[in-house]
Amino acid sequence: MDINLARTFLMVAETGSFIDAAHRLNITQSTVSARIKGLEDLLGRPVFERSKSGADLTAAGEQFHKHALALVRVWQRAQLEVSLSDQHRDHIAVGAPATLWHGALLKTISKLRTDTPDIAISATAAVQDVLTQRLIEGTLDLAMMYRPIQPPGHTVEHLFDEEFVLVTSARTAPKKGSSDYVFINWGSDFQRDHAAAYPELIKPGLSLDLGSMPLEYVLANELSAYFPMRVVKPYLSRGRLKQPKRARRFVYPVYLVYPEARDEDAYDPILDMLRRECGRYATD
Amino acid sequence: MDINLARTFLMVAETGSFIDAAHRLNITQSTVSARIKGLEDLLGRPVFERSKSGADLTAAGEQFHKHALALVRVWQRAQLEVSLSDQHRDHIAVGAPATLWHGALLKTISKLRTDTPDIAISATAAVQDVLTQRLIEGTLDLAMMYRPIQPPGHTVEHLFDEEFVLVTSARTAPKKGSSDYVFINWGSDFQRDHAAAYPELIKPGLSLDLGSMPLEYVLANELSAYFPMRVVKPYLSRGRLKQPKRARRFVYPVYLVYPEARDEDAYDPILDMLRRECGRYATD
DNA sequence: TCTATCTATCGAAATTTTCGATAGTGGTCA
DNA sequence: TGACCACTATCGAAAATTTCGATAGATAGA
Repeated sequence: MDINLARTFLMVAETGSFIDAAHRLNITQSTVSARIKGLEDLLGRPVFERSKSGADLTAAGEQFHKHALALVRVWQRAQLEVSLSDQHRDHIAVGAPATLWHGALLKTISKLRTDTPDIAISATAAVQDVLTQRLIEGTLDLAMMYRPIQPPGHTVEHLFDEEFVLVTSARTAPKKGSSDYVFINWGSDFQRDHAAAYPELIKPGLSLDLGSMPLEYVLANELSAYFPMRVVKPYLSRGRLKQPKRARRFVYPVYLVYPEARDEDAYDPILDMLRRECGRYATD
Repeated sequence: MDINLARTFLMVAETGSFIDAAHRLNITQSTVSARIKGLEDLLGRPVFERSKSGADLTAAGEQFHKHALALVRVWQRAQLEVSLSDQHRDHIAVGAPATLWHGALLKTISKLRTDTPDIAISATAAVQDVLTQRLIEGTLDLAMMYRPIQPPGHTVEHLFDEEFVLVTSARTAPKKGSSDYVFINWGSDFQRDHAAAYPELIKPGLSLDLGSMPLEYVLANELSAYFPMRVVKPYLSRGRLKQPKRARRFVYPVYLVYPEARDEDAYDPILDMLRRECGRYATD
């Protein structure tokens, strides 16, 4: 797959014509035709509907359009960034799902600021797949996450187990499948197990991927949703939230993920702080 | 640029050797050598340091590594999704930076659930670049964001102007440059203007990209940071936060971004709700 | 100094891409 | 209905690129 196939595709999509695309790209119409045919062979589907009036995108073509843009963009970005690759990175980037930022991780960040004021820190809340991706590509130095797919070249270290419980702010007991249930995206493991436990809720009416926002939303709207026990415990104690009887619980181990090849002087103080802070969450 | 150059690069990076990569890829060592040389010609820099013991990534090579992964992944994803392009999408994905989820947008989501219970909604809080990217690749249907780079094929519609103000929870007035200041990532425009206004704070000790978490963090830790006035107004009224004298304010227009080619029956009710809800934020 | 092991280069062969010419298709108009 | 027009598809040839096998070059270790 050559990027030029994507560029040719995009030009035909833009002009609506093989001939016009050929003019813009300084190649012949038969070259455009051959390239689009080659692309269609690779994808296994036609991307244009040809006619006397030119070429229109098929459904597959419309689907491919964004990928073609992405391919061109990734390659352009690669060329740019490689040319700037001598720049030095002097900060540490830490990431975790929004849930895990409650408590220990944020406290550790605070302590790090105090103890090592010359190291800049950037903190990111994102979903697990994004975190894994950024670890792989090197834009994240350390992550805390639920059971990760082990990124190549990284150590995965168990910290504690996180329990997800169903809670509701409604005054009457909610029924599963009713519109007061909100699915919150706690990661792919949760999504899978949740789908297995509640097959009828595979497609809830509302799903949220909003960091810490969901708790406020659930509290304000008499909804029910799954949350980590660690987070909702104070609200349960105060009666703001209730646990419905006989709801499934999900338990997921939480891990630290960091590079095998690392500057131990920089990493070890952080890792040690996190191990200590998370000690309190150890169960049984 | 052929994806096979990226694949070859990744295999050499993984094995540390042209010969081993050749074996794994079922090509000859000279083909590997030629491909890597071709890649280096395109990038304008060497990506491997060759030696008798094999090949190690250069700084440019390390930089290129994530792009190579991205290229391979985008192409794989393209092939998969094109093959599923007949599937019907029956939900709407909405995205905004965490800040903008406060208020109107979340209320609109609630109303939508009530008015159109058969349409599934997924809501995502993410930074602007991610939102733009997802609009382009079609995994987001509608976004609310500060001044976006106009994604191709999308309409950008102005809603209201958002004012960012510096607030502090500290009892004594904070000094810029001191360790009680936290930089919160409100997007690239804010980053740029903030850097221009406070050049000495280009690299703050702590920067957060944590959705709505930062307000709680600032309140709990006697820190200062920029927030939208809309969000902090209640805290200012209650005295929980103060506005330091003579701090810069930043004002950014907020826009809706949605596809030009769209099912208006599906979109227009949502757009109208949002226009009404945001009417209250109109300034002057 | 010799050997081993790796990458780089060479020339030839194989494969792919591009071109110009022309076939094929289908819509429009008299 | 036939001619004309405008577009894409295909063909065969030429050009360009890629791959291979052989071997040169570089370097570390014994």
